[in-house]
Order: sequence, then structure tokens, then C-alpha cells
Amino acid sequence: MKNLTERQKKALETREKLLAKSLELFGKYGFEHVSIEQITKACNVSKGTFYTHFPSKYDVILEKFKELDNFYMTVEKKIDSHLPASKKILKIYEEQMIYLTTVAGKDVMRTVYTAAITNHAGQDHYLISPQRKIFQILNQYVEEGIQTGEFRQDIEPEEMQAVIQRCMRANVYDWLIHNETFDLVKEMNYFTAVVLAGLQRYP
Amino acid sequence: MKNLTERQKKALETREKLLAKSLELFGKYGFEHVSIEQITKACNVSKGTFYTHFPSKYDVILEKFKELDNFYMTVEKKIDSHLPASKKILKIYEEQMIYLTTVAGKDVMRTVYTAAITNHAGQDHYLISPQRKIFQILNQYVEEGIQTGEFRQDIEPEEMQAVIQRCMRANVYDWLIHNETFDLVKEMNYFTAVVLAGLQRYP
DNA sequence: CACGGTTATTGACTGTGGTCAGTGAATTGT
DNA sequence: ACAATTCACTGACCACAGTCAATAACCGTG
Repeated sequence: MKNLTERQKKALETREKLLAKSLELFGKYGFEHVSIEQITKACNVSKGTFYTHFPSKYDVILEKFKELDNFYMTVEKKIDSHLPASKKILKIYEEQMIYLTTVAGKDVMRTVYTAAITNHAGQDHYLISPQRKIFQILNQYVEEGIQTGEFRQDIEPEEMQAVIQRCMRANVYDWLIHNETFDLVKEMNYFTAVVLAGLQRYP
Repeated sequence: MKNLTERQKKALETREKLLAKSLELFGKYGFEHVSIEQITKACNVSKGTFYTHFPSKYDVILEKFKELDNFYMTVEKKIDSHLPASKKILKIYEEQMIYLTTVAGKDVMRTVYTAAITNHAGQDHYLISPQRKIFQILNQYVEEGIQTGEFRQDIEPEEMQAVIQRCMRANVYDWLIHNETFDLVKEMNYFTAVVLAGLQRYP
């Protein structure tokens, strides 16, 4: 990490400067009210430089979004391991939604969820990448729930995991398309509770 | 409808021509690979003319999408009124998903679902408009299910309706972000079955 | 018919995301 | 130390969605 040439260090500096300034301006004026020119002028570099460091305007946002995933490392530890799987899932989703509304913000999420749809590259979007920590945690909870007999036994774990994950996107998407008056934390709790009831073995 | 001046008839003709040609080209090359110039040139009108008839490129697609809603009028009649509410919901969703994949197409839906997110007008998008026939039908089924005691009694009808509607968007959205190998009809059936199980009174 | 108002139409223009051939300074090889 | 090469950086350029002042064809009214 430290064996960089002078030139590479300069380049990295430029990149960091662009990244920081981009996020600052996006935060201040909103993603689509900030032009690349505005960013590069504020950093005293040319427009082309932006594109040597980022494939597109959108990728800056994605970078921030990916970084957010680190957050889940800490959340996992906050969850009491003795809780039943369904409670763990509800809890981690609640924490996530609080985070999305207060830290990430609607603008970042809007951008990510839009880009996932208009993804023209061959492979799937990061949004559904199995690499994401949040999915690894959730998948583990689901398996746990099946093994302890808390959840139904007639559904394959992979399918149950897909259902749980879709559940998350459903609520975030609805949050994004509703103008205000949509309490993401509350809605997520409500919706997920219903889904979890559907996954539970009847008592 | 017939008391139109010569001029208005010509204008309407232009509009129809633009609409038809747009949809033809979108179908052939994909929404974002067709430019407004391309459309207007093919219709022998100027670029500005397009914008006197449509607020934006996207609105042409929305027009088609709205028209699709007429489809539900006929579907409703196909459903056996003696079925339990949950079966009716599953059935109408199945019909809808078949329609979306075979008639509407991923490109149209992608456009609509993207526009719903990036909606900057004050009001909500057509996608969640209570005016939509499909929602009126679904809401009726839900109320039916509550009244007959098929569904839980501890959830407000509005909330249950919101859950059912979100269920639909969840599956369509996931269909849009997955590259191929996503069977919308099957996934919808699966997911909705779980949600309906969660809404049912335990036997 | 004539004339004033209406409105569909035009196309040059703007703003913006993204491209790319060219440049020169840092780096590497000898 | 010098030449060859790499690559961060430049800015003119392109494509395209959307705008708008000007125009001309048409309309209703006297």
C-alpha cells in the first residue's frame, strides 16, 4: 500500500479530491443538480480527469453505497444471538432502514435503485451481489431458523433467502416512489412481519 | 369526439403518427437506443412537434402502460367468484405477470419503474395511483378475505392492501434487475404465496 | 371577405453526460 | 545519463433530451 510512485500518489490524491467534492456537492444540491463540470472546476482539474477515475457520475454514488456496507459488521454484533431468527431478521432490517433514512439518504438510494434497473452490463448489479455482508448475515439467520424448526421445512433455504432479500428491496423501492409520508422503518417492520409469519411453522 | 376542426384533426393525426412510430422504434431498438430526432425524422416533423404532443420521451411509454390497464377489465371476469380471496389474488397476479412478460415487455416496465423513482413532480407516480383498475380489484379481494374470515382480523384493510400491492412491485422490480434466468410468473407465485400465508388466519 | 386571435409547427439553441486523440511529465530500462 | 514508455491529465468534441421565440396555417367573428 505504501510502495506507490510519486505519480500514483498524486493520482490517488486527485481521485480522493474528486470523490469528496462530488459527495459534498451531491449532498448539498442533489445528485442530478450537480454537473461533472461543476465538480471538476471545484477541484481544478479537467472534465476528462473525472472519467479516468470513475466510469460514470453514478459510480461515485455506488462507491459511497458500497462503503455503507461496512456498517453491517458492527450491527451484527449488536444483535443478541439468543433471539429467534425472525426477531434477528426484523432487528437487523430495522437498523438498516434507520441507517438508510438518516445516513445514506433518499438521494443516494434513488440513484442506486435506478441504476440497478438500467444496468446494461451483462452481469447483475451490486445491489443483489451475494458478496454483500448484509446478505451473508441474513442468509445465516434463515438457515438458523430452518434448522431450529422455527421456519417451515418445505421451502429450500435458497428460496427462503431470496424471499427475505426481496422483502427488503420491496420496502426501499416503495419508500423511493412515495413522496414523503412514508415511514420506511415502520413499513419495513410491518411488511417483514407478515412475510415472516408466512415463513413460520404454524404453532 | 367528431366535432373537431380540420386543424385539430391534423394535430391528432400527427400525435398518433408520433405515438405509433415511437412504440415501433422502441420495440425494435429499445427505448434508450432511439432518439427523438430519429422518431420525428421518420414522421417528417420537427423535433419541437414531439414536445407539443408529449411532455417527454418517457410519457410515450407511460401512455402504452396506462393502456395496458384496460387489460384487467377482461381478466377480472375470467376469475371464478367462488374462489377464496387468496386464490383470486394469486390468479390475477399470475395473469398480470404473464401479460407483463409477453405483451408489455421488460423495456416498457423498466422505463416505468425507473421513472417512478426519479419522479420529481410533487405528486405520486401513476404506478401507485389508486385509480388503477388492478388496485381496485385487489382491494376488493382483500376486503372480501377479511370479511369472510379468511384473513387476519388484526390488520387494517388499508394496510393489508398496501402489503399486497407492494408484493407486486417487489417481484416486478426483482425481475427488472436480474439478468435473464428470472421467471417472473414463478417467482411471483412463490413470493405471494408466502405473503398470503402470513395474512391468513391460522387454521 | 377580411382581420385579429389561436395554436400546431419549426429549428436553432442550451445544458449535460460521456469520449478520445493528443500532451508532457514521471518512470523504467539500459 | 539518456531514450523509450507509460499514463494522468487535457479540452475540444459528440449525442441527445428538452426549450422557446418566431412563424404560418387555420379559426371564429364582424
